[in-house]
Amino acid sequence: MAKNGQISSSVIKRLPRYYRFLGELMRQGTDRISSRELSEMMKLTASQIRQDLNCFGGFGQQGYGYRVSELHSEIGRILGVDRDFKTIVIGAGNLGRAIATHINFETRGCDLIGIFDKDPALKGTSVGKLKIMSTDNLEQFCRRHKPVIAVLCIPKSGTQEIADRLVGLGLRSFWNFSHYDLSIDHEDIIVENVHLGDSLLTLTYGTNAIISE
Amino acid sequence: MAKNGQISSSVIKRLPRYYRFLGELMRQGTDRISSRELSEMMKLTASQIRQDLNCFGGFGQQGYGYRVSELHSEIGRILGVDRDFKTIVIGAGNLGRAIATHINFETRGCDLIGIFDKDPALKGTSVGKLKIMSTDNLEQFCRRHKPVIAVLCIPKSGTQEIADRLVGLGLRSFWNFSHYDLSIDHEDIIVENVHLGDSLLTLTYGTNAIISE
DNA sequence: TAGATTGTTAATCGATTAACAATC
DNA sequence: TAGATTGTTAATCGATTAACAATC
Repeated sequence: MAKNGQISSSVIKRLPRYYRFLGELMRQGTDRISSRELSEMMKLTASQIRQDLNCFGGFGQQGYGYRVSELHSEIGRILGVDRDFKTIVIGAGNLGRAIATHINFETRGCDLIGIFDKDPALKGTSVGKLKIMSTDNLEQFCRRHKPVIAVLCIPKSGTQEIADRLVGLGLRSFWNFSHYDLSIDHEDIIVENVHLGDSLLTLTYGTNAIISE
Repeated sequence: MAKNGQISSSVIKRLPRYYRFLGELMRQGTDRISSRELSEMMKLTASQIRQDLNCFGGFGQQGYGYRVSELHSEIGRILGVDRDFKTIVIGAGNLGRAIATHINFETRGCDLIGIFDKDPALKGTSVGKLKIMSTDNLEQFCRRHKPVIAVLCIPKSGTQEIADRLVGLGLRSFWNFSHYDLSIDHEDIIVENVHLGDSLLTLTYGTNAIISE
């Protein structure tokens, strides 16, 4: 099947969550699961699960359900967890260091190979197994190691500039934590903006509502 | 106007972004803006902007547009940026410390009053102006200071338990960074899950697509 | 075979966009 | 007044849910 007629981003954003739940089921030793059972665990409709999965192919078996391990590895493959994309972090402040550590220990799909900061004072400081490098060395490093993903943990003001520079160096994907809406008008460049400030304001909005009542 | 007939979460999630852009316009000294101009800046439709804003009241003026500073402060008020909700961070690992620092310096709407970790070795270590406390002291601390928002930066396994404990202590809002889908079946409790791992997998999915081409 | 559950089409629902009358 | 732009209603689009025939 595998209809590649553009999967909607609503579907894609649900895939990692499927992947997590299926991983949990595997750890519990569950072999098979029906869309109904999974829908109860995940608080979705069974219909939605079947629709979502069928965007990528018929992973289930009528009358039986889905094989947990098979579905888990299929979704993993779709998400690229086995790809180990070479990744660099730009900005070694609190957040940059935390995210770098996080990528090293907790994620799949990425291989962290470098962390950079423009502050010369940080140069040589360790973050896990890596030593912080100066952003002056980006050109040299990227030509040599060809990273694909850049994680931006830098202030708003420098973001667009460094992103453009990185595009020039062959970087293709940006995980952007800066307080800036990065959008790159190149083809074949993708950006995932994470706005922690926005997320927190969403929470204070809701808090406002329940507290004022 | 102020129709409180439940604003959709699609609208609410756009508010912080409006707030950011309006703040930027203020800094640039712009007095008025039309929905069309703003739509070009933000890459939205003018129609959507007018619809969104009208959920909360008529902030504009026909034939003129919107007064930037007025709209900025109205949205800020709606989001609760002036509320200074007392906030605690649970978990003082890399991420917990980074988020704690972030809340202190970069956000409004929250006042960070405590950071906790269950590891006794961390007790007394400083994070900004705060000293890390033991989670054993949560009860005492919360009865005394009555925090409203809890930021969870702890492993998956302990999350539900500590969240339930915090609900018992009067906490009402949870900003959850743990690798766990927190959902609390109480009324008047709100949860904002931030799944960094999911966000990164969304990026590797896209990276997969552009790299394989 | 009968029962279960998928894959898939059709119906519904909600969100976005377009259109335009109201009005500054 | 004429021009501009909002507030708001109507039309469109996309995503979710329901239904059911296919099939294991």
